[in-house]
Amino acid sequence: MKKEISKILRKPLKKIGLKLEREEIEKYVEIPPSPDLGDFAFPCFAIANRLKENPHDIAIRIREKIKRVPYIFEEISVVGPYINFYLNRKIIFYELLKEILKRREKFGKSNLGKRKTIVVEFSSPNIARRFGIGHIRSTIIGNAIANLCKFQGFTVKRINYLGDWGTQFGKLILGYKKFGKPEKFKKDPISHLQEIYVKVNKNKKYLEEAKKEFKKLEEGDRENLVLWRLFRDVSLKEFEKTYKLLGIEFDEIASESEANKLVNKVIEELKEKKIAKKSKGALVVHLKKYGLGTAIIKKSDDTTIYCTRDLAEAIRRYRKFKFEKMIYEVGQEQTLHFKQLFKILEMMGYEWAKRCIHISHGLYLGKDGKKFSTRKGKTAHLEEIIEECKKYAKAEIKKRFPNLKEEEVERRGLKVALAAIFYGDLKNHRMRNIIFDIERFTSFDGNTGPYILYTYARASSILKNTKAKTKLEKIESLDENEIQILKLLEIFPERARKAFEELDPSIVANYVYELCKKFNEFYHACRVLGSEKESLRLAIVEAFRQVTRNACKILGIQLLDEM
RNA sequence: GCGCCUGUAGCUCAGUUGGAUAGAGCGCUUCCCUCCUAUGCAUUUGCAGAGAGAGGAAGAGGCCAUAGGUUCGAAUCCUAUCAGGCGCGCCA
Repeated sequence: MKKEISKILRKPLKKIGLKLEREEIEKYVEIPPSPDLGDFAFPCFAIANRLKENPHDIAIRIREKIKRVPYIFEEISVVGPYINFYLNRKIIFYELLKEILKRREKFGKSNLGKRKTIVVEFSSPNIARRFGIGHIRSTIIGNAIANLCKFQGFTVKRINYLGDWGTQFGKLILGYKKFGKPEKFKKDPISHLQEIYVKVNKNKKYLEEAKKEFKKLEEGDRENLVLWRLFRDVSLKEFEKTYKLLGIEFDEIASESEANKLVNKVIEELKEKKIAKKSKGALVVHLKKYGLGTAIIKKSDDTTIYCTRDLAEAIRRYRKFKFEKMIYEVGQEQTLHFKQLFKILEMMGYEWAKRCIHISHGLYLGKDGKKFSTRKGKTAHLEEIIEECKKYAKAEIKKRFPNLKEEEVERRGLKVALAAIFYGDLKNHRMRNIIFDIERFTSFDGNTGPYILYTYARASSILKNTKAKTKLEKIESLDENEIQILKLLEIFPERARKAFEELDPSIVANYVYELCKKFNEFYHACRVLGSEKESLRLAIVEAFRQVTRNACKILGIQLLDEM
């Protein structure tokens, strides 16, 4: 629509002595704060500056120069310094509904990224640990970001980069040798490993020993390798279950251990290009002149470190995917690490280093506003969180459907719980710290996941209660509530695009909420079935469901036809 | 100490990239509704509908952390200060 406006304005602007590109005109176009000021507005402040003239007079002069008002607009008028555009809604919205119902799940998509690849690394848990609260955010946000890219037509490669190498495995191996109990391990391997890990961390004197175990592992010690592989295998099995539960898939499972096989070449290259230097027994890259401190490539005991592995892995990925962009969705505590990583790649002469982006996020905080503690071994784990959300959700469902079969309560409860968690996270801008309040997340009213599911189910139940097929006819009249929801439906593609540009899923999340709110107002005010305007309203309900589905698919939220 | 991120209603968060009167939700007060659920009558479509649940509307609630600046115009940009989070050489 903004395109149409720029088309209309271009000539009149030229006539009053200002040549502007269409894109620039579009940039100025905005949506007025109140509907009686029109659907779109062009403010004349900016150009008033250039023309050195009063913005109101300019607005009037431009309006006079617009000879023919195209049929999609009902009126174009001047209010103060603004030129306000009023849409011919009957025509516009008829076309809109037609488009949504025709394009279905494609509505809102673009082909911006045709034949271009974006690599998204996210989730990246550490093996031998339970899926902790820290990795949930990366998983949820990363998944949504990958979906945003896909929605714009990019080929997306989702990579889960496992933390399965490094000193911590020296700790685990040491701990297992010291305190490991095979029976306990067999019963619940991950919990046992977790227990061991905590024990080793408690005592500082174990650190040196653990480093030795890691060195042995890296040198190929049989016993240590066997243990490591065992830990890795049990972890992977656990993770698979988790991702299945969450409904999240990857194109590639990469890992630090695999990357580690490629590090020697990278180290050689760094030495050859005189980027890495010896310092205090370690091999480092000095980055102080860029304000990035020092990056360690190899420790003084000659073992590798994550920075080296990440360098090797990045190079491997570029060779394989020739990506347009690579996005790392990793917590903000690693910001410096990624800055170093990209800088070193740049110093090595890889021009694509500029196309690597680190997207970070804040932390989950407890209800008291303090960080969830991980050191004490009291981390909140994903399964526990899901279980607890499910408890709330199931109680709500049972209250409403006392006769529902237990397994159906279970199925719906899980979906509601997941929606609560996903939405509770994604509605916030990713950089914010989030207070993880399960009660708030699972509430059926307010800005929550369950509210979205509920509204969708409500819309679905209207369609369920009728045999009438939605068939669209020319629009005779429009009520305020209909206009409001249609206006929102119209801007979905725009919002999706913006969310992609800013790599910010919260834009989509808040959009869905707004849409659901408008739908509930519509539902309340406009009877659908049996009304004179049944066909139009059914089409609106159908279009609402479609757009909600499209948006929720981006967010990774699964909907329910019945709550 | 230095660097990055954040600061908007009591609480949780939006704010169209510098524009018209700063918006939602929770909680509080006052109303309204039924094409979701439960119920009764009839029993293929229907009719009624208490309490409850869910939904909607209105009201109250603000020195946009503080102080300066930039300009026609600032929650938005710049500077300083304050508060919180994260990081700053052998963890990832």
